[in-house]
Formats: sequence, C-alpha cells, structure tokens
Amino acid sequence: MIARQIETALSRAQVICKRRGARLTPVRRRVLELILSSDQPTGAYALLGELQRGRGKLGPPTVYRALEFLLAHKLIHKVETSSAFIACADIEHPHESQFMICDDCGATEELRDEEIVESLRRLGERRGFAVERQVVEARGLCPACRSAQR
Amino acid sequence: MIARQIETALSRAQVICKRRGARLTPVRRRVLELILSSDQPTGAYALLGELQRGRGKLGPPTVYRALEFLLAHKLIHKVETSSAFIACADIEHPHESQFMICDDCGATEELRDEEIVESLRRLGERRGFAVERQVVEARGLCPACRSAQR
DNA sequence: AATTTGGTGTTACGCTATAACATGCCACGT
DNA sequence: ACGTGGCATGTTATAGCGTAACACCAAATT
Repeated sequence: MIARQIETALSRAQVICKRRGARLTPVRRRVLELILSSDQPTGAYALLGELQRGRGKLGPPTVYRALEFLLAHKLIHKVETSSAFIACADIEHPHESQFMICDDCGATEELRDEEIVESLRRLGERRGFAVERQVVEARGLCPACRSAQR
Repeated sequence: MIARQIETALSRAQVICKRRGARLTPVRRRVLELILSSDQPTGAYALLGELQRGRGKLGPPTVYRALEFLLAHKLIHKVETSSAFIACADIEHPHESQFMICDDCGATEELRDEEIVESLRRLGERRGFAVERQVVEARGLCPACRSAQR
C-alpha cells in the first residue's frame, strides 16, 4: 500500500475507534501502520523489530497487546497457518473472511464468500454448535509461482 | 475410542501402509495408537510425554517425525487452531475435512462437507490459485458448554 | 562385503505466545 | 486541585510449538 492510502486507512480506523469509545493509541496505531505497509502478512516478531527501531527495546507483550486490540476491533486479521497478521480489506463492515496463501512466496489474498460463511454456520447450528469464529484458509500455489514452476 | 476399535483401526492403518509400500513402524504405530485413544486432539508434547513413559527419554523430533508420516498418509489430521492432532475418521477414503472446536472444553468434531471443499477449490481456481490444502475450522461453543453457560 | 536408504536418537536452538508484576497516564468525581 | 480508579504500557521471565544438524543403526540393494 502506498503512503497516501495508509494515511486514509489510519484515519478511518481512528474514526471507527472513537465511535466505539476505543483508543487507537500511538503503539496500536503504529502497529496498524506497519501491517498496512506490508501487503503480505507480517509476524509478531517482525513487527516488534520495526517497533523497536523507533522506540528502543520493547518486549513481545507490547506487540501482542496491540495486535489483540486490533483483532478485537477487526482492523486486522490473523492468518492462522502463517502465524501472521494482515490488514483487513474493509474495516467499515466487520465480516468473516477467507484466505488464499501461496506456499511458495507467501502471497496472501483475502476473499469474502458469504456462501462458505453461511455453510459453516449452518453446519454448526445443525449440531448445536454456536460458531463464534471461522478460520478458512486455502494453501497452494499462486498464479505467479505456478507458472514459474514449469 | 475403546480398545477393540483401536486395534481394528491400527490393523487397517497397517494394511493401508503396506499397500502403499510405507512402513508403520513401532514408534509411528504407537503415536497413532495414542491419538486414537484420545477423542480430543492431542498436542505433540503430550504425545511425547506418553511415548517416554514406555521408552525413556526421547526428543521432540521423534514425535514430530512420526506425526509427519501419519499426516502424509492421512491417518491423522492437524487441527491448526489448537496445534494438535486428531485421528482421521475415515482413513480408507482420503479427504479434506472441517472441524468444529469448542473454545470452552476443546471438544472437536470432524465434519465432511463437499460443498465447502468445492467452493474453496472453485474460488481458488477463479483466481488462478492451485489449492493444495484446506484448513477450515469453526470455533465456538459445543452444545454441552452452551447449556452449562446459562 | 560394501553401499545405500530410511528410520530413529540426541543436542541444541529458533519462533510464537503469555503470565505476572511494575509503572505510568489520564479522566472523573468530589 | 486532589486523589483515585481504570486502562495502557514497560519489563522480566518462561511456557509451548517446531526444526536443523549430526550420529547411529538396521534392513535392503548391488
């Protein structure tokens, strides 16, 4: 993402938080900025490294707490199979999403398919399960790596 | 699972491996047995602990290598959001599956819904993604914990 | 017998995540 | 202005998950 878009996204996040009575503090804002800057999912320790370049030594909890906040407010998603974090593509409308992840280059694309979301919820209901969170990730090869392979 | 069923499952696994020219060695067989014995997903280090009760001190690689083998032959599944391993419900027919996991008690149920499998594969294809592996996990509350909560 | 192959044992380490406690800051009521 | 309560952050230590690298051994192959 380019600088201008990042600024816009940050402002929007700021507004959303204010509306909810939540505080997008400097650390949280900075972590979100770092995540927005990378188009690929970023690991907690990579974020920690970047954070430290500005503020000196910090511990993992600082980053993890910021991530927890951003996740709770759905400003970012966690990609479970990569243990990494990626910016949410549409923070105005909280949603469940799915991911396509390239095993080769790590490229990760967010999808939104309501059919899958509903299928899973229904399957849960049928079994008496109250589904709170969905993790749907498809791993494989992205178009680029696929053609590079041949 | 009760002892008799475990024996049956182990024999079946044995046969399947032989058919494929793969070796279900004592360690691998024992790890599979441990996983079959537990109806909930089991972590690698819990398995390691059990293994050690029979064979003295062992390192993590021993367990992880056995798990790798069992996964490769689809005799077990990995539940990503729990970092734990569970027996496959139908080893005769390799398949993609989905999981419902209770956040409260950890109870985990394997589902098989072809619709979701196909949806994901199609979504990938449409984007040029070659989907190799699907991770579909729904977290929430199981019926028991749900009623206990009120 | 020599070689190769695959499985296991062993040590050491890296990455991911959280517990527990200390400190600091700010909004609020009085 | 003052204290206080609540939330955010800093700090240290540690737990949990996973793998690299090398040594050893046994069975299969030549």
